[in-house]
Amino acid sequence: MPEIPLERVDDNTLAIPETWNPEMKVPGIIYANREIEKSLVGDRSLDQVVNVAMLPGIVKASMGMPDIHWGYGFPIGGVAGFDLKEGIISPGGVGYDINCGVTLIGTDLNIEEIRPHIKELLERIFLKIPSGMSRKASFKINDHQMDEILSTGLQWAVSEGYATKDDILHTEDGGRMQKSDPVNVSPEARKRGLNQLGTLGSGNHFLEIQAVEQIMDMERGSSFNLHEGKATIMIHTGSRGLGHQVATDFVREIQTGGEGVVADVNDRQLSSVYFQSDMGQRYYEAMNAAANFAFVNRQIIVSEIRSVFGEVLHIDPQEMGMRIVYSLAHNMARVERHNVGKKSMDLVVHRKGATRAFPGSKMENGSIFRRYGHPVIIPGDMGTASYVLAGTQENLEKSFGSTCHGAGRLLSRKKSFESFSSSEVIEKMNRSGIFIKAASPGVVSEEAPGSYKNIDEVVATVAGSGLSIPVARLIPVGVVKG
DNA sequence: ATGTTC
Repeated sequence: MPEIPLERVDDNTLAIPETWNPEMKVPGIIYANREIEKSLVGDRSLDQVVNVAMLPGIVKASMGMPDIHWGYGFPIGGVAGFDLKEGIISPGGVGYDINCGVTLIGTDLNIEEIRPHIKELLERIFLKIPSGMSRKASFKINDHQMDEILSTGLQWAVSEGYATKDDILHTEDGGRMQKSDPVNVSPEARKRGLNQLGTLGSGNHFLEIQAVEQIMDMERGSSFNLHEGKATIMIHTGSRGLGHQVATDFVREIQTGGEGVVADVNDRQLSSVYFQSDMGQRYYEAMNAAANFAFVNRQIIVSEIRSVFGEVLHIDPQEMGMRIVYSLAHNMARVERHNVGKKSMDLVVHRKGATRAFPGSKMENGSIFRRYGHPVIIPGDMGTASYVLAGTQENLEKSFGSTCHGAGRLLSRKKSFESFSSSEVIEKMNRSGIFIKAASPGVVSEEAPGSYKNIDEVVATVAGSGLSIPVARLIPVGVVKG
């Protein structure tokens, strides 16, 4: 099998020509500078970019962001838009962790005020916010509450006192996907979610206390309420067992076949279903319901963080200036209108391990982000840095207003586990002034900074290609890992 | 990512 050709288009862009395979309906475009390109040669995620380019209704290109790596069916770090009328929706194009995403909380606290309390903060957070596989929440919701959460997302959180109106304004889609229907979420999926609200999960999920190390764009930085030397808190988690079960249910149903199912795809894991079919709509409504659950999950953690910081630092939470900078999803399929060539089209845009990064022009009237677009939160590895970016006009034309979602794995979990000793990783982090509280030594090895691509190169690529504008670099000070 | 192999 000959190697997939990667043609360099410019310093930050590679292309897999449509002519490479007669079944490709569009080319593959991968955003990568020469440094990132080294991690791509021979990588299986390139085959996945090609496979996605063959799916019905795909327009423009099958795209990969610089943090691309192999995933279930679609690559992680992938973006693909399908014609609303003639195209598909695919659980593999969203990911098993529906609405996996990030919330960044800004504060008025100087990082130096926090440092003396960092260990106590991590201990308290670890106690109050369950983390790790199968850890249960301290409270359990009932079936009626579950219906409300799945239908209304953060609206439920506001009515219960877990969120403010300001939180909703700073959350993507207002923390509520409208086209959601709990009826399409299986009893099994609901059951798994009943005691998981306010839990972090495991793997790459984390909670970090960070310092704003550098502001690269002063205007955008201050409009996002980010200032050098201040503390931020970043939360990375998703829809937990509930979303996982929704994905499992629909992957299974689609693979069983039936009306609307796309047959003859190159990879069984690419199983997809026409968006307009009954099954396609049921998945869409269940996915949105799981997304609402994830918005609430992250919000409950925000609410816990407010109280933990107040208790440990003995400061009234009101006086810490704790406000959500932005909360967003990086595993979602959404209906959006975009230009494709000279046409304006309604698309089902799949972003799997990719972040929506709309510029001000794409924010609806009345949005508080009309000037610069919304903050784009990019978590890096736990020993290096995370970023806040902003969208551009150019990315609307290039990538449906999308950018990367993180550093992207370089080594598999297994390989990392075998390569890094947890005690060495922890020592090295401590020497750089980063404290860590982890549910297990295993997760420390698997998440070792050396397992990831260089976040600075990933961001340099999305900046250089015009997909986003770097606004702030955040460095970790305290890390909680599930 | 995940009651980490239905």
